[in-house]
Amino acid sequence: MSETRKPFPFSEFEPKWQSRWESEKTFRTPNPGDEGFDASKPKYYVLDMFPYPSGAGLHVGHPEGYTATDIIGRYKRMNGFNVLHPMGYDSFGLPAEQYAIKTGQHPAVTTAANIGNFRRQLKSLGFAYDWEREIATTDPGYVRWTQWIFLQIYNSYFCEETNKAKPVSELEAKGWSREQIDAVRLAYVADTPVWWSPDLGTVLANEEVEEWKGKGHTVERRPLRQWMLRITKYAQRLIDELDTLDWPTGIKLLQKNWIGRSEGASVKFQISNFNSQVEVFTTRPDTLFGATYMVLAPEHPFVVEITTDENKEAVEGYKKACSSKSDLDRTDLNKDKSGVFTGAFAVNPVNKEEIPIWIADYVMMGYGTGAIMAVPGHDGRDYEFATKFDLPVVQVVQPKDESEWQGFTGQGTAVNSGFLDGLSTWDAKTKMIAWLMENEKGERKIQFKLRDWLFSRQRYWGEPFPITWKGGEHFALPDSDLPLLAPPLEDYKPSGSPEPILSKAKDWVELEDGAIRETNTMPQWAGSCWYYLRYCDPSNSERFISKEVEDYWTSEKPGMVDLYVGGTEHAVLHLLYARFWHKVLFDLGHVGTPEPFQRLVNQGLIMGEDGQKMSKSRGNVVNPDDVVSEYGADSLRLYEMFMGPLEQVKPWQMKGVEGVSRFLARVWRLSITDEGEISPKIRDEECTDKELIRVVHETIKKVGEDIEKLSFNTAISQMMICTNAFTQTETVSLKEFVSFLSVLNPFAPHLTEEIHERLCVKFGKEAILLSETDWPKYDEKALIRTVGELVVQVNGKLRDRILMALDAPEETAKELALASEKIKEYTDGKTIRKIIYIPGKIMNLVAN
RNA sequence: GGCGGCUUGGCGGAAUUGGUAGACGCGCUCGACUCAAAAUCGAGUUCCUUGUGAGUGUGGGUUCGAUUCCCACAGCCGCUACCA
Repeated sequence: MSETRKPFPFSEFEPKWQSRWESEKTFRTPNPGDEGFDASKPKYYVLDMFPYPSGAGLHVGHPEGYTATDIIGRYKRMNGFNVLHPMGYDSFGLPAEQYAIKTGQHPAVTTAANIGNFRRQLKSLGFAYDWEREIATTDPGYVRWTQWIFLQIYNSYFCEETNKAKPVSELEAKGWSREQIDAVRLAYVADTPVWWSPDLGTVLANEEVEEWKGKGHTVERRPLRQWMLRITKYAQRLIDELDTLDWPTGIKLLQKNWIGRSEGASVKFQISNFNSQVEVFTTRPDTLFGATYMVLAPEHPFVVEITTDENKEAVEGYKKACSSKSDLDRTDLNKDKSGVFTGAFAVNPVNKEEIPIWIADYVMMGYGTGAIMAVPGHDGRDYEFATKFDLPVVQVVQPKDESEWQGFTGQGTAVNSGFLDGLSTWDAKTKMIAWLMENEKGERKIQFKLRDWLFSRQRYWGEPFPITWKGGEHFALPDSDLPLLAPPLEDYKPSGSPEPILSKAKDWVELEDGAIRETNTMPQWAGSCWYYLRYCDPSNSERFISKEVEDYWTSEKPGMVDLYVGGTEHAVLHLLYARFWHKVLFDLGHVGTPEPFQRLVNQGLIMGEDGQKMSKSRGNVVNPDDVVSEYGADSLRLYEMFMGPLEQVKPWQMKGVEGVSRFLARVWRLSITDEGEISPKIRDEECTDKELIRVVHETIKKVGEDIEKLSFNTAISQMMICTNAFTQTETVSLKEFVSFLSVLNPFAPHLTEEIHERLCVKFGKEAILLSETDWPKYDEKALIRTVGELVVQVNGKLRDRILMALDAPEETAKELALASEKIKEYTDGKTIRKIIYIPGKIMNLVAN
């Protein structure tokens, strides 16, 4: 028990090959102009989502995607591509800072230690990364360009005519004032209600709130001055250009829904006895005749103004209740509608009827105009509300069938709607919008759910903004001052006030000329928005990526990266933010493609052995280090690919690792004896076994095709079939065996390299026709089967298999089938009505 | 509530321009080797009432033939959530 005997000596040869690849720079990827660059080779850029280097190290989910891309990368390399397959670290982030708060240790120290551990683990898996291109988002040389790109965004505005970002210098030239320009910058400062977490000491993006609340942190709503990025200007392009990408439809849909485009109309309602109008957005202008009341969000600016004295107390009370409610889980409050009457009325523009104005928390200030026209006859929420508060419900749409109209939200025919009566929903919408425009009561409008991106944080471990303030105005730092690094702090504890932590460093903040530095920092997303660009040219100190290099690694397709593999958790945020930055850089002429990632594949989650999500608390976490030391890196790689389809959620099974390990051991024993000699079974002679040759060629073909399809599990099963065939024959010819090794190489690179090297020593390099760096070719002729089984069915049920020439004409096949005893049993006394014959596959006799 | 995905042996999964359901692996059973065990090798392994039987979540449909196509339903998972 003390010494476990390894089925093959992976612990000897795996480190050996890893250090050889490293010292020989086997997987170095040359750029144009570099030594060894070959312009005739096509390029292939395959990218992993780089990890956040947490203290816990790699988990088994990481190698799933990384092995997949490694196989593709190695395969493309064997097929003559110049492959870019890099790795790095998304190393800014809150956990390093939380750790610093606890221990006082500078986040840079823990981050460096964690990166060291990740690097060691990644190397132990034998990935063919070009380690000279390794980057971390916290490197000063990287931060510099993250800040530079921010300044590009800061110095741009969105030109509505061209639908593109342009430098604000163009506006300066046109004589725009400083104030006017600041109002259109793609990066701007705004006082907005944000989610502030006192114990984390930072604001959080909407989309981060749930995550941190789940971890027990408190979050409250408060207005703060923040940096925002004007991503909403790109909403339409971010939707439209999805169509040009090879992404899973589910992810495209997720992004589309997130951006949330709705078509409809804005409608202006006059407020009775006031000289102001309230604008609402509706997707159903055809139901305007059914609008029997109006609802404002409690935070709507008009609420105070229009509330009558007798309703003031109730309205104030309700508003107060709502603001504290925002801290609670609102979903719990969804069930019951609540609201209060303001005492004011609005005039429905189409029928001049006075309708009451209510406030209710089912209307959100953040979407549309923060006000709605309520059509309780044809909207579920409005109906619920109207029923509760006894408001009038009017039918304005007649469903096509006889179904109940109350709460009917579908398309139908307009009724009780004046000039719309009799029109279909679609026509009624068009006509109503025309009417609204004619009467200046509204217009066609497209509304997006997407908000501008809250880009600032109050934490320490992020990129500082390259911005200074003087006299209430912000200024960009000159490029020559970049990178601007955060000063070291004694104490990282949040102060409890929303003042950014960097403001503690007075010497750093206060500049000689009376200017002060911006003390906010960028969110973690900043670094991951452009890392795929930096990999191309990681040590360039002149530019974030040189034009020539960018040009080389860019494709003719809209997306720059050929294949991007990572988890679905980034389906919306990272992928949307990166697309946005890329488009800005594209508009400004810094990159040549409109999209960053052409083909996207999401690997499925690996669950624990118990079928539950892996987590420390459940105790079902599998550590890749343990698997490597017990079964070897090749086994881990192969198992992760053999578990099932890459994109599927699947449970870990340690027995399965043993299974693939046994397979690799069989390959080893096939060629190497217990004494470490080349097995006498491997012969340097022509193979005469046609069937064996067929299996080998079938394997070359299928594995290649399966790799292209990312269908690694079936590729592995084919290689197992091939190995089983080798095992069952007396001798294995060297040529066939080496072909097989080449095909297995991208999956199990250590084992195959080791066997290959030993074969070279024994037989001499000349004896081995195929080089290990070439993907073998298969012979179509060797794949053809001439004789095989024809399946014969009677009335669609399998009754016999008959060995015959697979290209036999129907007459011959029919004779053979009818001569079969088994078939006779089923056709006796019956008439054969029809024969379906598909040569080589099936014959179906229809008889009764 | 909305959107998306999934459902095949004891388990992971294979097979779709409709054509042998269960490839490959795990597990299990039996055998060989061994003093014995492990490892390894070989044979078997959808189920049952063993039949001209049933069978890919359930019910229906199209077809000579359906895991694959169509309709309805159920269950599970993920995301999103009063989006007007």
